[in-house]
Amino acid sequence: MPGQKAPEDARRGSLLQAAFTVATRERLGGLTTRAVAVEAGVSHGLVFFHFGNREALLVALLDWLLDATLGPRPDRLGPTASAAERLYDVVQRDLAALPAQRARVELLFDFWVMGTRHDGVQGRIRAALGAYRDAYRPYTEGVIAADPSRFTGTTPHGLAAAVTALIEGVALQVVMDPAEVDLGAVHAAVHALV
Amino acid sequence: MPGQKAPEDARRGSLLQAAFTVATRERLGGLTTRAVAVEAGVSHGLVFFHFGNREALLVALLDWLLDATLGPRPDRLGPTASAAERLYDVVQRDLAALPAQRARVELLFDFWVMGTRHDGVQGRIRAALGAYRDAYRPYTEGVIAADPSRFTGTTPHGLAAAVTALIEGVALQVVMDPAEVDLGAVHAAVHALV
DNA sequence: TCTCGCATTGAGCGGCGGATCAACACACCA
DNA sequence: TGGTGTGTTGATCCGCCGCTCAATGCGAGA
Repeated sequence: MPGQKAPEDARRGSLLQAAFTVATRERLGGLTTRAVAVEAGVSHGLVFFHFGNREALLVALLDWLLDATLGPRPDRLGPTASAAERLYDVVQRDLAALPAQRARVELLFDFWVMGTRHDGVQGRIRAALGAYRDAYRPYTEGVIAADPSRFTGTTPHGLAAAVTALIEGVALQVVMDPAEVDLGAVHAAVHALV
Repeated sequence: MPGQKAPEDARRGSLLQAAFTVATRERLGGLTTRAVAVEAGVSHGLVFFHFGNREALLVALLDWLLDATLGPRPDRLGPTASAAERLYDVVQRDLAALPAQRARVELLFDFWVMGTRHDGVQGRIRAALGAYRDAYRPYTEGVIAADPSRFTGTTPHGLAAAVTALIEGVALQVVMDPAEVDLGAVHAAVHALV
């Protein structure tokens, strides 16, 4: 029975929520407009009314996901702590958060793969990763400034790239084989290196 | 005109080659039995004759890919070099090889994502990653043994996990945004850390 | 109360792609 | 020469899915 309105675009939100649920269960490949509609308890024509086409739905879901996953992280340690300790603390926190975020991270990798062939998705992911990397620069600058002789030839940007690469690599391993990843061991290794 | 035989299972090989070509062009999602058949210049029914179904074709392609990509790497530096230098040398070589292997790495990530929902693929990737990580253990053992006080609490396994995570993270960045990745900067950062 | 516009429905279209299968060609052997 | 087994073909079936659209219900303003 058609006709009953939902308040403004709460529908859009509920459809996105349904899309997220379906995507975590079936992957992006299984994210069909019909499945989303069923999950939301709604006719599948409505998806096209609100998003136009499947691709736009995916992009909207990606935006939603990036906002929810890569938000800013406050600095817990004050400037009194050493630069190395502050960097280690942020890395440690990001690594520790991975298991709880597994579903989201998994979906992000799915988008990542999709992004290698899709301009809109690629642009969004590149921007988000660039921002994530840049968020590490204050810390890497501090570390390099604290021991210039050791880090001759190393730029804050390069060190930040290495650090985020490490985190993303661990995220990959967590997604693939959570039981095999020993976060404590990685923490210890990172601590020894920094 | 049906009937002309190909020598033994060279057909299987040519189909796999065609599958690889299609997959690098269209991603795994675009790897259809019909596309593979067209690429190989063959009827699409033949794909099912040789592989049974699409899934088996994918698994065969993954095996082919893992063999070709993660082969053993010989030790270039003799035991005279320091442990740290030997580890750095291997890491540097793996990182430097990434841009040239981009197509393969891209496909591997595609399988990686697929593996999160597919038992056969997941098992194969886990095994390959475990082997890759273990190949680093001789080097990490050497590094830790050379400076035990610095690495208290750090296991060879944990350090190897961190090192391979770094490499895999850089691989992700290379696939996503090759222009933005400054391998030289990452090299410098790694060198300073080790 | 009428009407207009927005949200919603569900039938339906067209295409794609996995899978099956009967027919057929060729090599090989008796 | 005829038979047999292995490759190979292409028509065909079937289900899924993106997308369109006419029809319909409902709220709100005139």
